[in-house]
Amino acid sequence: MKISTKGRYGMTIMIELAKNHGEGPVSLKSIAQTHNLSEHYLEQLVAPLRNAGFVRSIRGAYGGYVLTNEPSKVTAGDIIRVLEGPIVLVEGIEDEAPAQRELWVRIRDSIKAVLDNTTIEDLANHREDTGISDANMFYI
Amino acid sequence: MKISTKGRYGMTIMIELAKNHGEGPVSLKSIAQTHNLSEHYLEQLVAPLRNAGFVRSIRGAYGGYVLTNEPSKVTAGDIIRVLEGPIVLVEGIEDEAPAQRELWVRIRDSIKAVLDNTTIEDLANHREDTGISDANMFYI
DNA sequence: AGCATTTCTAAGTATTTTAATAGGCATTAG
DNA sequence: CTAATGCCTATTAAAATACTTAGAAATGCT
Repeated sequence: MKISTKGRYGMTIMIELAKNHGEGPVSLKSIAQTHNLSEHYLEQLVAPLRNAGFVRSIRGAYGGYVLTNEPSKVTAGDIIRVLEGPIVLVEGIEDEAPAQRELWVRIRDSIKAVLDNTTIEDLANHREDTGISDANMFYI
Repeated sequence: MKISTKGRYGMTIMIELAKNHGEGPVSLKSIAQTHNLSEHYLEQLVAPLRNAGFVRSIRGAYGGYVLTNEPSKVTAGDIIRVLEGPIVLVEGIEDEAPAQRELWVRIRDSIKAVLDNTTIEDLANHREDTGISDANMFYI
């Protein structure tokens, strides 16, 4: 159970755009360089975001991407759903025993709550934290 | 972002054992038949559960598996972690920008809370629900 | 003792997903 | 005109998933 690079790099793009909101377009090249990612790969990820209307592109030299909407109006869920597809925690959940279904529903609801209540403005404004040092802290 | 059949079928096994707790061993064959799954595949999934000490096996005719501990002492997290591996929501999270890390941490915490607060006793005792008909309800 | 039942172990395989890479066309600022 | 950028399509290597196949080992029942 993982979030793939699609969702992750997509979030990276959107947070960068949120940070530069109102200050002109940001190129994928600059984002790729800052985060040490493949520009070509980011192109593929930004396409669904554009098709979904979350970003607008400005072509040509000194072009790039800008957010269509205010960062406070865009949730992490909007982005993750577009990039990871409509998230099915469990394939064929309707065939499962009600006992088990209960668990998936609980997990689904908790993830949903986080995704829909976290905006990219929240994330873009996030201050440096104290630095979590324990590697195990990243495991569920 | 999905829970694979490993975690799902593993939960199926454990809930069945919880339902039959104190009433002798349950064979994988019976579980496979009840839930229309491959017995051979279940064998592979039950091995890690045995190695982790969550179930005890009784070999030979009329054998099967029994829970090692009380169903109220076994959480969904115990099972999912053994079968899906220690869950890393995001690979290399420590390399990510703090802004983004914040999101993964929030999601991780919410999933963790559900997994660690749901026991297989809870699930085994779950009563038939009213039946959710909307297929979209299963998407996050 | 012998047989059916069941666990245990290892190997193989088709399919899908992931995470890119490659190559090139289209558009636009300076 | 040219460099910088977005846009589009195809290909691919590696890994994960979801099994299947084959058979050995243990045990209860008759």
